[in-house]
Amino acid sequence: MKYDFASIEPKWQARWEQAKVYAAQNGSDRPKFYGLVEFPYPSGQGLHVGHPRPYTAMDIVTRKKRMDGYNVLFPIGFDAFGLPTENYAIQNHVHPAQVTRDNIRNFTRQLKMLGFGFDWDRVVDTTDPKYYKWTQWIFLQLYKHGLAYKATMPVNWCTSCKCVLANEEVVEGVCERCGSPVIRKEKSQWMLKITQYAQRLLDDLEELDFIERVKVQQRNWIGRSTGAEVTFRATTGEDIVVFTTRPDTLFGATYMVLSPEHALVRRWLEGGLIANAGAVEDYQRQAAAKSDLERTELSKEKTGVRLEGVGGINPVNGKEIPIFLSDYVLATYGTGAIMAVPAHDERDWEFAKKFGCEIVEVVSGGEDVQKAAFTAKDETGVLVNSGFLNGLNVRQAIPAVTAWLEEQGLGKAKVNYKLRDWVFSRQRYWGEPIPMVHCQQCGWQPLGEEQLPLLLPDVESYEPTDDGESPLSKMTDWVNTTCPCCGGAARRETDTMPQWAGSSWYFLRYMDPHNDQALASREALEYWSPVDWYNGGMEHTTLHLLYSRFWHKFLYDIGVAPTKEPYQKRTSHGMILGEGGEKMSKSRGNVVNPNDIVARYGADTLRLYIMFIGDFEQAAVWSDNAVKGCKRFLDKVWNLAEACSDSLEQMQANAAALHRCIKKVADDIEAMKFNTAIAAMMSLVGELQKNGCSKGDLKALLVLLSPFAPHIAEELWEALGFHAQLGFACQQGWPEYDERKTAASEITLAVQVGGKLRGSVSVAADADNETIVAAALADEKVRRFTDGMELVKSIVVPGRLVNLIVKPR
RNA sequence: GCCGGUGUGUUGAAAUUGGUAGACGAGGUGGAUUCAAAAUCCAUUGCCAGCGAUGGCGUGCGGGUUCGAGUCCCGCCACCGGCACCA
Repeated sequence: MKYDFASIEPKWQARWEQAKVYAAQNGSDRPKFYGLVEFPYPSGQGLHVGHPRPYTAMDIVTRKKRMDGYNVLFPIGFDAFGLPTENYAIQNHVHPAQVTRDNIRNFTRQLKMLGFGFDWDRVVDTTDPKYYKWTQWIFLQLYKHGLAYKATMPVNWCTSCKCVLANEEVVEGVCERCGSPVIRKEKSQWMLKITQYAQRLLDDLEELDFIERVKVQQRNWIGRSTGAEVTFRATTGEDIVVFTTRPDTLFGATYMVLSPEHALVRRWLEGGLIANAGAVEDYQRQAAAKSDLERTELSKEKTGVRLEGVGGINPVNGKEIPIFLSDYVLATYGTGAIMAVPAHDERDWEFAKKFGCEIVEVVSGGEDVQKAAFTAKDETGVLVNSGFLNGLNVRQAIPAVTAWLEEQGLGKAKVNYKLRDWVFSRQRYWGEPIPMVHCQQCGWQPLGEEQLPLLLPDVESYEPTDDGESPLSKMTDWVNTTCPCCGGAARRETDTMPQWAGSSWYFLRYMDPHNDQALASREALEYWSPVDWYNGGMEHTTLHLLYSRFWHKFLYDIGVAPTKEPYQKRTSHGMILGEGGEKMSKSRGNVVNPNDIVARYGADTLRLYIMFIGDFEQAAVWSDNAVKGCKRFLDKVWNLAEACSDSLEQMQANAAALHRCIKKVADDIEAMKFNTAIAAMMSLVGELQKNGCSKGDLKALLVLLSPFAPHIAEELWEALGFHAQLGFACQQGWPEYDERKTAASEITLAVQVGGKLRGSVSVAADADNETIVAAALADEKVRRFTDGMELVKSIVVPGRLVNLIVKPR
């Protein structure tokens, strides 16, 4: 019989599904293992070959865990709210809900076709009102705990999506989704106070088993820096608070800079205190018109304008210094104002050179500060021209001056973060409605929890509007409501939640997906939390991964989630690139469709190839040819089964190779080195072909192979009569690894002379060093290099080699 | 600029963490089978010299440590990714 994957695979998929072999058990007393992959966005294009890489990897890991006796939760769902669906709906005049249903159906079919061991009874769909009821519920809790607030501020606005974006969604000044330019727009938005969790998001990273690059990227994004706030006095009487990481350089502050949006500037302009008001207002306008992109591109050349008529007083020496306005100072970081120390900060130095400000050295130890700023922040710098700080090094001076500022009531130690609050409103239709109502009398009021879910109404047009209003705002019947507080007329919030809302807690819902009393039961949460192993894309590191850690910490604080952190372990896969090494895209025409590969070679071959393609963490280039190699391997396994002897005993000749392979595959799965695990199985099959193969040998091989290629393993397992029931998952344990079986009686050692390979010798495995050296010296090839020489030293590396050091006699 | 990663045959990549570089796969070449092709099987395949046994060279570049370096140390180069006027 030929290996007929086309009939084998659907057969087993149907049987597995019917018998629910991959269902996780709630209320079990077995140890649990929760393996998670990022749920897909069900796009219209269907699955592409990028999806199966992380899915197959976790499928292998969880199948192995099942064999090790764990009660495994390996769920899947759909992150289905979002712009592409909405845009497709607009173009084709179909309801987004209909588009979503169709796409989910297609995705489900494709995922099942690949034989993943998902628990299909636990599928979640973020657009299902039974699900987003709880997304809205979490929002209400955030609001009640003061972590959701509405604020008017300059926000990122995507000119093409016609929608605001979170900081995390702006990449190099353009929209991460569509690549259109992002401009600043003043808008009233719902915000989530993720900044309140900045320190904990940073600290708790320490104890997590996340790959290092994820930790580093999150740390950078949170961007903690320590320093001090210092209060300067304006000549007009107001306090100007600045943030600095170098309070030690306070004596060198020769001017100040405010961001163009700073509130004091507006006040001074209104009070007519600025002599050059026209020039200042011009500058403010110019700065506001710049997009993020321009602002960073123009970073080479500093711009600014001096405020004439107003100055600042340096509190440490009472000197009056000029104040400038410049957009190199950001309104959204620190206090939006800085003290400028051109001698010891490159940006200040550059600005000072252009605007002719004084440069005063206060830290010695560098080159001439008139030529370049000296920025070392360690003991190499010693304070000068700094009154009571003179003679201290920088490390000593920072606490000294901070203490002095605190004594004088002029400042205090301060920590700042780059992380900003999360802009949470979107002016689009296909998202969760925000359950808030605005009343003229009572202000913003939360909807009662009993009124959830607040359903997304049907609208005639989903088109986004140029005025920045959500399509929902046109639905007057829906918008007009009554105030939950006073009962008077009120209006609903018409913006919706961002794409990231539903995915911020979905892993909790999987634990108890049909619960209508709570987002999940306490028992389920306690049993399954935390996620033991979460694999996902690096592109989510400062988006979904950070947001969901934040939500989870909040849920922990209010007693819903039982653990501080949602995920114990995080790994990440590399991208699959098209042939030619470029990113797969429709326009390049290099997209590989998993459907085609399954049709031609079968799901098992696709799974195997995608794991064999290279290092799991590294990007890999697709090769149609190399897929064949994996198909050939499965053909060989199939033929082995037809040719194997009836003995259930494992053959002596294969014992060592087999047991080495058992260990190698188990270790490699744990380390995500799937490529070398497969290589080891390929080598083993070569051995079995050469030495002959018994049923016992094949039985062990099939167990090792089953997480990778479950269909063929199951088929052969049954064909050989190893069990009547189905499902490796349920009953088959991982084979015992017996180290003694890998030991050979005779071993071959490499022989080096002076570090160069010259030959090899076979000796008994337990031979002592003298015997080994004697055998090596007796070898004919070796003697050519040692005859007439004196043996100075010999090094024996057990089981590997012997190195003979010789010199002329 | 800062942070992280990578650099090995024709090619995707391995290398027990300092111990025989190139496992395993693809591709190539030669052969078997076939009317022929596909599929399959066998042999061979880092580079240079040699008919050959064999010898020399070889992990981005230059140094170093070591009996021994792809692996460790110092100094560079190239490419990829993230952050970026964050005071």
